[in-house]
Amino acid sequence: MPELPEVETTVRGIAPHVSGHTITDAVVRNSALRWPVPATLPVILRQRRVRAVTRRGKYILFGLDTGTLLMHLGMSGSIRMVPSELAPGLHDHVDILFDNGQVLRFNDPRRFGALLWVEGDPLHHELLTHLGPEPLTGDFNGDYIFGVARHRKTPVKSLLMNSQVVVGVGNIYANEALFASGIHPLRKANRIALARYDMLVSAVKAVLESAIAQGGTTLRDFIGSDGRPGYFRQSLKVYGRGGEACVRCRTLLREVRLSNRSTVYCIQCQR
DNA sequence: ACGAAGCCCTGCAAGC
DNA sequence: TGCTTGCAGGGCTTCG
Repeated sequence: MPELPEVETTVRGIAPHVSGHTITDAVVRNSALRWPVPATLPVILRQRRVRAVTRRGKYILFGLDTGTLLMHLGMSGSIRMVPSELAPGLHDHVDILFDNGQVLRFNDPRRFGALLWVEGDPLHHELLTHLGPEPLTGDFNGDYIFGVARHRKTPVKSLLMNSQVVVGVGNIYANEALFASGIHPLRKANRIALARYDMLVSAVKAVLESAIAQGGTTLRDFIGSDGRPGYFRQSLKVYGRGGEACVRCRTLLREVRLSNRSTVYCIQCQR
């Protein structure tokens, strides 16, 4: 399940292998992703040069000279560079072939991912234009989210996971950041003071930066491996630990469902 | 306008 | 052992 740190790590791992290179062809084996992959994709991409690979939220943007290939990994998607002679396996839905003999291979068992072609400024695309600030920039700060929360009665965890409020905070890191800042995930967003939002923002940044730093250590494995970072589990304090003891106070962690998402917290440490 | 629920999908784990 | 069932989750979409 790629969260933002994994998307960021993926972009950093892929970019050096495709930036400046020209696409020779594309192969779409299964176009039934979240939205249909354009049938004309090979025609669109052929002989186009990749200018840069960037990220907006969890969307990956391959900037070409004629437009942008917009990619989302959904829940189970991954991309990696493979040699062109490596036979595709199960769920290898799309290949993008490059002039250096390398292939960018898109794999996605659950097919929640997406691959779209966008002409013009990609940031004005319908999928991107309503996105909130990046969590690791100064635009995401206590004042900002406090302002957004002023008239919102939604649980703070829902606010945090709303991509129109801030992008890239998935379920795992929302749980972890709320625990780190001592805020109850079900607390109404408009019932939290500015100072506590300052702490929450710091916690979100810290947990994401830590994960990116750890994900970075697996960078070299991106070529030829499944690129799956092993960073989590040991560093998670609440996610996946419902019913177990709180690492701070040993109270048993409570687990509830919020908007169909697993929500774990300590009733002692989080208010 | 906001908030909550539904839905897409496959793999895995638990239960019978 | 082999089946069935339930759960996991990003985020767009629909409903209230």
